[in-house]
Amino acid sequence: METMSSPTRRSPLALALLALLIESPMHPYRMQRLIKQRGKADVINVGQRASLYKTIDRLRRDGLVRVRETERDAQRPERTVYEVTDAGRVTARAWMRDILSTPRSEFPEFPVGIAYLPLLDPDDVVQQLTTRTWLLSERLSRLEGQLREYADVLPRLFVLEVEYLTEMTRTELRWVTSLIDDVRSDRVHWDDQWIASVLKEQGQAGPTAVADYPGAYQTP
Amino acid sequence: METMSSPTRRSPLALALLALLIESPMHPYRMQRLIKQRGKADVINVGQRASLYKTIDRLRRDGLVRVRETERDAQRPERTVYEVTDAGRVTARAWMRDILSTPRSEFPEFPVGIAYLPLLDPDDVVQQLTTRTWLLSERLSRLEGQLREYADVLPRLFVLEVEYLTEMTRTELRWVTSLIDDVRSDRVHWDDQWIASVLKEQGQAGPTAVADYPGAYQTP
DNA sequence: GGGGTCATGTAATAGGTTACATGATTCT
DNA sequence: AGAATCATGTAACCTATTACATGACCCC
Repeated sequence: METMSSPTRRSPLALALLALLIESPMHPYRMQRLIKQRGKADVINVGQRASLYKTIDRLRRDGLVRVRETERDAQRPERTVYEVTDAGRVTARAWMRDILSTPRSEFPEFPVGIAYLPLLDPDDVVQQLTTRTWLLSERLSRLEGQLREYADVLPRLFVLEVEYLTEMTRTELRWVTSLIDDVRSDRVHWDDQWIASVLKEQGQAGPTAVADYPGAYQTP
Repeated sequence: METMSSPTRRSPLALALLALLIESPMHPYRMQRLIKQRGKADVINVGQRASLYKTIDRLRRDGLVRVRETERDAQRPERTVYEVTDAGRVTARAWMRDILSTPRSEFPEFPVGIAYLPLLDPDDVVQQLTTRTWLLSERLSRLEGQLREYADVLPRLFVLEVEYLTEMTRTELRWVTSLIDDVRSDRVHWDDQWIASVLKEQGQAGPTAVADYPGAYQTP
């Protein structure tokens, strides 16, 4: 059994790499390709290879994987084949349990944008959100396409995360669409004057008073 | 106008801080409190203050905010009051436009967990996901509570991000529940033997062959 | 009057991203 | 033959997280 030093910090990529190595030993570049080929690149940050090497090195440092051999395949750059250790197997499964069981806040950007809408004029907001609906629709078609494409070839088990993304994207699209509608029709509205008036109410503030709340802004 | 050096990398926190300073000059600790008081802490990573100071310093370095004064309020530790610059206002609005208009992949952990389910036995998966449904339900109640609580006090505009989170959480809960059901009833299933057999099909692999796809794993 | 927590921040360390590098192979 | 892309990785820089500090006030 290897030195299992400090509990390795986990990340989507780290888990994916362990999972691949549990399947079979391989070299980093191959992991990258497999992730892409299998359509998991939507879900795993494997774009910049630097992270890939960084992450593997971390895993190695902490004894979750180890070098198996170093190949020199003719003209190709030298490449290092890794394999998972026992500690690695244990850790991967522990991570899985925690990830599946415990939702954590991961602070994506969009909700923050929503929280500070008044930084822009309503018209501007409508415009930007409309663009978003296009892009969301595109993504949705792509995901649905993937699902259809694989439906015949693969057990559903291997496409579950695409299903999940599809559902979530659909919900976001619906919500954004309805927000656009609300802003357009003035059911949600704001302007400089109104914001100024909200700001003036500062003074009689209790803990839940509008004053200490609203995130009121000067629209420049 | 200030030196607007390299385009500052943005983050939820950075945007929030700019937004607060646009509202009025203040010192870092106050920003933290305001974010919490206003219930935006679900959406903005303001837990460890180190990030807060780091982020402000970055903004200052890039000329988006500047020091206004340094107060020494009796016994309290010294504190620095910041204010936004013109460049900061412009940047905040540019960020907003981009955030609202362009969905990006941000690689949360859960989908990765879903992608590698076979690392655990089906029973185990059901157990973990069931725990998740409890926690999601709790979160949902909390969010709905927040919405009800503020409904009388605040314009809807100031609670939109809570609405959004509510919808997304609801969808996730629904999806997870249905997945649990599918695994329980064996509509989605796997075991060591089946996985081994999938692994053996390697060989006749085309680009879409099961072999080069499935993410097949050895369950230890 | 001792234990929390409010108030305010710094230092040290781990992690992630961007930019650079290089030879072979395949496409037009 | 030049352009793109595959294949493989390193170095430098930026960011984020964890741990440490410290004095006043407030509650029981």
